[in-house]
Amino acid sequence: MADLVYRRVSSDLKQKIVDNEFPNKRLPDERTLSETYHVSRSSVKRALKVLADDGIIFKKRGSGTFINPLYMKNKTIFHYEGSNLGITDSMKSQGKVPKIKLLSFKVVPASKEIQQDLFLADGDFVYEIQRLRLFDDKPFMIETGYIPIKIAPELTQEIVEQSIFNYVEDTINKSVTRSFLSILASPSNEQDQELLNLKPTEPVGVMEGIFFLDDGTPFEVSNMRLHYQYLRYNTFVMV
Amino acid sequence: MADLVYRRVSSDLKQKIVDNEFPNKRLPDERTLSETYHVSRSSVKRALKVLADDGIIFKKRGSGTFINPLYMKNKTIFHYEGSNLGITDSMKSQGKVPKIKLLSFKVVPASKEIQQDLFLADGDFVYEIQRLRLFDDKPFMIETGYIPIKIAPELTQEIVEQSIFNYVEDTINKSVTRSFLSILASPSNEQDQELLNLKPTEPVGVMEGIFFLDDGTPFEVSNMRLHYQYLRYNTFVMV
DNA sequence: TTTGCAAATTGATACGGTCCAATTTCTTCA
DNA sequence: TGAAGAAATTGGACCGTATCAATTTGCAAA
Repeated sequence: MADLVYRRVSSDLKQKIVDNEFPNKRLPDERTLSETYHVSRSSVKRALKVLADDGIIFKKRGSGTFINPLYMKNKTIFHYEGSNLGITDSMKSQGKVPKIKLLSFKVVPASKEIQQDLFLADGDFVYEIQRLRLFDDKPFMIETGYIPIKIAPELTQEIVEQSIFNYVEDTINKSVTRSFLSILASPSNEQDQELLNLKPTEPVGVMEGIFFLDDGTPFEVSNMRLHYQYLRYNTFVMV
Repeated sequence: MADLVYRRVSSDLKQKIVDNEFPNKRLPDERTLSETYHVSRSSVKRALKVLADDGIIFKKRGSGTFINPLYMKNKTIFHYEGSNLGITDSMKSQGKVPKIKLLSFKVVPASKEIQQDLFLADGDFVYEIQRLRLFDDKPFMIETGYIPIKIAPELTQEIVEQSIFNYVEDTINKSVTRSFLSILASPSNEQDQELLNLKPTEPVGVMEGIFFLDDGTPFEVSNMRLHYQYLRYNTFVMV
């Protein structure tokens, strides 16, 4: 990680920011940073861009580079989940116990819509995997996923009862690094109410997503219906 | 816009991609592009990074640069709203008629929570602005916003009945370029049901956000409750 | 003291080069 | 024919430089 110059600089600067070594909320100018770190100014720019993209700093041409006051005020919100792809890992990191209950697992022909999403042809088959996810024994999400059989021909019930992403990374040696997500709210249906312990007036949050391997291959299309109290999608938006 | 070299290259490449001038889903290598466009390789890299960040292409070291198959398949979903900050403008661009009905407009002391969000001190005052937004005469959103009076001391009822962001950009000459958003689902309350024409079983989508001026000053904290059929938040996530 | 312009500061854009690492393609040899 | 290794291809990282544009600062004139 830190064997890259610009990463070394950006993580060091981030640490200094956290340690409040710039009390006037202003970073040294790029040319000075270039000298003190003994790196080129291009690398400094690249390092600063990382921090700027994270919303930690912002730059004003002609004026200087400044620390986003909110970052110091409330660092916790900057740990946003916008970049968590897998569910299993993001829960484990919070010290919770994730469980999966397999609701159904079968192979079906890909529908027209799934063909388009997963870049498949007529007659291609996909796994249809419906799982209930729990979290300290409380059910919070019904997940229906479709995966082309030709990408993961070896998928078994045992694998599907655990993390599919981890299986792909460990076994096929490809990783899931991108996804396209849609987030919306929806009234709960009977299945939601039964499996997620919801009253009829209580809704679900829906996340629809297509997940890609790092080589760009669409890997899975997934529909996730979450207990409304367990979905909070945080994101930092810049124009 | 196009007077910047890297922007010229990236928008030209994007056009060529849309026009299907790379039928094998592969772009020329960086060195070749550098020659054909008569620009440096650094500029080509920068142009390609723009497209890669947009999810249009992806690069494989040692192999080449390729077009995301999904981009061609379904270009519409790539018009994601993830980067639209203001409501007024993003609706206008869709040819809809946006309207605002002012529900209440007053000055109140900032609560502890708002003090923290907006970086205020004890005793500071904020505007509390509650508005109903309509869209071709159909109400779709109840918005409650808090703005420090010291940032916009001249705010009047007339302004608040239109776009606040546009007022700020035109008058104070600062622009709102960043926001931190949380998106979640919630059962509808009585006010929601009445104003948005919802049944008790129908939920709202909630967007909570803090908006910042381009100098990093927190400008507004806003709570938006949307008719569930009108909230769909699309986003492209990379690790 | 205030106003207005010149100079210094500072980030943005762009160029071109070197070396490296992952991947593919070609060649050689068993 | 097929496997191993060499060579070419291709994107990644980094450096140093030149020029430009937005902003701030300082100084001089009113």
